[in-house]
Amino acid sequence: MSANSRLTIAAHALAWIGLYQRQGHEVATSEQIATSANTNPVVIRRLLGELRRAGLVESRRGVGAGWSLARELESMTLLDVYEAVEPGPLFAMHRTTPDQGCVVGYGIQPTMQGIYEGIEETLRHELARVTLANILRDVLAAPR
Amino acid sequence: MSANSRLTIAAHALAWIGLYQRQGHEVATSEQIATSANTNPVVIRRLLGELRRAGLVESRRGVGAGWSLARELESMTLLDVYEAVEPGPLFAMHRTTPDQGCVVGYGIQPTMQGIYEGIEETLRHELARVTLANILRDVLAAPR
DNA sequence: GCTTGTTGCAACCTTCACTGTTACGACTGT
DNA sequence: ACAGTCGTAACAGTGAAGGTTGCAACAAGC
Repeated sequence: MSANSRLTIAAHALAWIGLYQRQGHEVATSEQIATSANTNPVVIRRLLGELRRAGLVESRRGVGAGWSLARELESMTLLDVYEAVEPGPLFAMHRTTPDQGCVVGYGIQPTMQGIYEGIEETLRHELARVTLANILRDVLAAPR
Repeated sequence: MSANSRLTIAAHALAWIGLYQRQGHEVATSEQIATSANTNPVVIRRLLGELRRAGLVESRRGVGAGWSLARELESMTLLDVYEAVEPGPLFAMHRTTPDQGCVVGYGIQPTMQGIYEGIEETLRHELARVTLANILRDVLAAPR
């Protein structure tokens, strides 16, 4: 499983914006977030763009522009973020259709499909249990 | 999440070998399995090689060579297969270390690490509930 | 209206994992 | 000795993701 870090970076960005706003600032720039996450501002803008489409953040343009939360961190779960940035299923089927003349080739896809759906449902349930406010709290509680 | 099909193909191969053995055959060849899965025999041999390292199958060489189950399908779970063919974690951290001078950059990795570990534990629990015998039964029960 | 700082987005490169393919040596039953 | 199959290396193709550059669009302040 080629693990990707999109969910991690998205959570990082949201926690950063949330903390920055708690400190009294209106908006955060992709430049600031990119510095904290040690990556490129464009990568952050691409990710935040997906979060904006999902209604989690808003952006302003022009001078003094930047990003702000569209909802409270308390009402945002990891599942919201996951759905915003991870489109595909966790496990894939065969890349080419298996031999439909073979009993196993014929029945394997519906069987695995059913199993995978159950597992993804459990995964979503787990993700929904964690709010971004939980994450920010734990981040701030990290021992120095 | 770039979904991959390794788990699906591995389950397919095991179900195929299991059924073939139930029909009275000693060993199955990578060629036969590859035909059913509509892929290349080398791909199957590579995957089964990983399953052999995990103690799930055995292979014989020479004339009349091929693959056989090392354990009953009833005692094999999807978790066994998952661990054999999927080495890495489900979610990754940042590719480069975040800014340790930033509160969020400092605390985000241990925080996410903890969350991900809990989620993976749940995933493993779900995978362990499904045996390969369950899968073969469902495959054979697929309506024509 | 001009300047300035920031987003929005396209284009392209690099990296990486996986799949697919070819080739060939190693092994073993007949 | 032969033939069939595994074991494995080597390499190309594919696709996703991250990184980078460049520039148009936009809006606040002067």
